[in-house]
Amino acid sequence: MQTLSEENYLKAIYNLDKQGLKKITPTAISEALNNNPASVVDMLRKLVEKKLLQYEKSKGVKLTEKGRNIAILIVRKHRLWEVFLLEKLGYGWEEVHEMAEQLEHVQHAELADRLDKFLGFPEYDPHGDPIPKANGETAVTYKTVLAEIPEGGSCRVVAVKDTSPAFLQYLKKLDIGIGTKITMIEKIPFDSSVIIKLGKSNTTTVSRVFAENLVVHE
Amino acid sequence: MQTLSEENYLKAIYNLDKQGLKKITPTAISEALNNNPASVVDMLRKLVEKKLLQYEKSKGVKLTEKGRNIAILIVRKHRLWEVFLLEKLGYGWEEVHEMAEQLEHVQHAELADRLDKFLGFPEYDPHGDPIPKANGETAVTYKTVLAEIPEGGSCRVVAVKDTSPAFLQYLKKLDIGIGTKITMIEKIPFDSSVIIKLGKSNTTTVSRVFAENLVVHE
DNA sequence: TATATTTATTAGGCAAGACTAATTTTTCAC
DNA sequence: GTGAAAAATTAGTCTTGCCTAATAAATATA
Repeated sequence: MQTLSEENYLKAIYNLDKQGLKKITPTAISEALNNNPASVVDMLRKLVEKKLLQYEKSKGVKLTEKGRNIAILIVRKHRLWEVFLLEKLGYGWEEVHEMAEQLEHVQHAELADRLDKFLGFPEYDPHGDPIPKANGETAVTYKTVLAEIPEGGSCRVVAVKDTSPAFLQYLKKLDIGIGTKITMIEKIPFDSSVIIKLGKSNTTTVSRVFAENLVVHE
Repeated sequence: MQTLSEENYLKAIYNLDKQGLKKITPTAISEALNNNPASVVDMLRKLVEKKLLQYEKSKGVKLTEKGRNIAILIVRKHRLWEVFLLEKLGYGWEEVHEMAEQLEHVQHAELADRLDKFLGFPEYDPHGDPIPKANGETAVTYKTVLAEIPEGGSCRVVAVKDTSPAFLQYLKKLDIGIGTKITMIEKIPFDSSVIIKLGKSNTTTVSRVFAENLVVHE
């Protein structure tokens, strides 16, 4: 069992690793957690003792199998709760993150799996980040944006980049939500506007700015 | 804002008060929280400073308006989360409590109200305890048991007392769940068995033990 | 290579929240 | 009303997780 603080360290280290940082240093961790490097050194010692990570000054920090599994579970819970808050409780994109930071620490053996099932096994969270599966596998991060879909290609909305009310309202008006299928009909060279088809309904034209703020997949 | 520990004290004090304890003492609180009276005295000092409660040795502990509101919100969240875990995630009666102990501390202004709405404004939690409303009103605790319903009377299942798999399985077999309407047809004097009607379907006979373990309302 | 700068680590402290071991107050029984 | 028991309080510690300041080590730069 880990404390809340330990869990936050493991998650931060996991995320730094996922971000492709080749060497994870105390300073990098302290920046991620917004605390003091001296505190990080303390905690690293503790986590090494608990066999949740390894630390060599030359190689930086590496999570052990055990440490990584815990981190993955936290990330899994975080993203599942985000989906829950957005889809079931109707929260907005920006509000879900801080609540998920709290919910991710709720402990119970089956919690993640039951939540996953209840939500219909979603693949991405509302920010377009992939939700790790029960076995720990994490899908490739698709951060493809509508603007990148070739003419004739189709995709599904997985998230938005811009979360301003203006954009979200516009999406609502166009009846675009998470999961909406979009087919790229034509790209206008002049201003990079794109003509798209939503599901089986009519085609619409949206601007380049719009097309770059819609995260899609497939 | 309160710490997790402060919230647990407020909740414990609120519950002791609801249980009808006329004078709430440090010892009573320490028993409820399973900790040391000395720790309680420390914390009471802190909570008095924060104006969340008053403490006079002669009168015991009293929550202030502010303290009570916080306590009620925690209880509200606790019971709503219990309903969520049971109804949406399919957890069993006994499993939900400890998870709700964690979930009740998740903070966000609208959380309780959104959850309440999502769950359809339930009145009772799976243990038959009333869920405080958004305005802080708490329904009367109905702990009426099926056996107490007079002949001809009808009621709805709000909870079970016995949570053994055997009982729960039997309930399933009879197709009785939370919300099931039951009409009392007849009480057999010989062994206190009761003949009941479930919704609009046939009548069934259940034992006295059964009838004393089903918490109902109305 | 020697120096300057950045990074890591150690040492010493602090606040929260708990504990144990006195000590003081209250309460109860006689 | 007095002594015994129970309850409340105080004093002093401990652990966790953080902090600052000082020192040591590594890296970068002239």
